[in-house]
Amino acid sequence: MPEGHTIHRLAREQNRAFAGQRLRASSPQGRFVDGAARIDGHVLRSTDAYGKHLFHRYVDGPILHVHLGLFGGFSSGSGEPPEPRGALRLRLRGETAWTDLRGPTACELLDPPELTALMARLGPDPLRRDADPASAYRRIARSPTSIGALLMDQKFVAGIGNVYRAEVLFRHHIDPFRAGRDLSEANWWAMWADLVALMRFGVRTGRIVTVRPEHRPRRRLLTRDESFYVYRRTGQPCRICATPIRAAVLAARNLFWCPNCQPPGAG
DNA sequence: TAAGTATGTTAAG
DNA sequence: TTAACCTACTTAC
Repeated sequence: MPEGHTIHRLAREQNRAFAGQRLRASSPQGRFVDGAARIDGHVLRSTDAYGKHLFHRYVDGPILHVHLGLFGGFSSGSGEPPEPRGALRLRLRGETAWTDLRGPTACELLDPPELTALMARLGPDPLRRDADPASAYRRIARSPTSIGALLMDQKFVAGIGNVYRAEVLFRHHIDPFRAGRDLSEANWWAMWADLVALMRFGVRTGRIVTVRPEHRPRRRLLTRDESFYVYRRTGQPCRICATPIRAAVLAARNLFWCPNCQPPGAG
């Protein structure tokens, strides 16, 4: 269930659990045997995240790059790990903790030039302090492509996925089909600041919640539906105006929006 | 039990 | 534009 907040949260957890420790690495599934062997016995210096990409930097060792894709995920614990079962791509064991990686799109070793090249094709990440949102706006302001597609393009902004795309556009009353070049600079800066806040909340809690307190139950534990304004709410009434939420495919993914709250037009 | 769906990306056509 | 990757959860029967 990975958008950028998930990856940043993992980087923090794994830093806490493993940094400074000599790790044992294995690939019970067999698809990453050579890579695991090159990690095995090395000390993990640090982990970090950029957009949806996770990196492990090993002392006098390689850089591990993981991208979870749509299906990938980590499970973890302490003490004795469970007997490996099924397609277990990578198992890491530290002094007390262990973590298992399954189903990633990418699990590979990079050298520093390859890491530089990968980062060079990512736009600013709202979860990183070194992000430069002005550079993203310069590119958006030149593009005839819809803002709903641009937000999904990691070259423009890194770390946003299908939930944050739909929800941030709703929160700012922006029609997803409006061209990037028709998005005002004020809209962009407001949306960026909102993404920073929403995604930081996601890192802190491990969940995406975009519905403001006045539009949701007071309960602390929300259902998925209660957490969102439009995502996966096709046909249900908009929380603001009761218009049925619409869905369409944009940038190869299901897009959700309220046609009344997000009308066509400049802004 | 099977079918459908998914918070993602790349490469082939 | 489409298929492929590949796991887990939800829904239908």
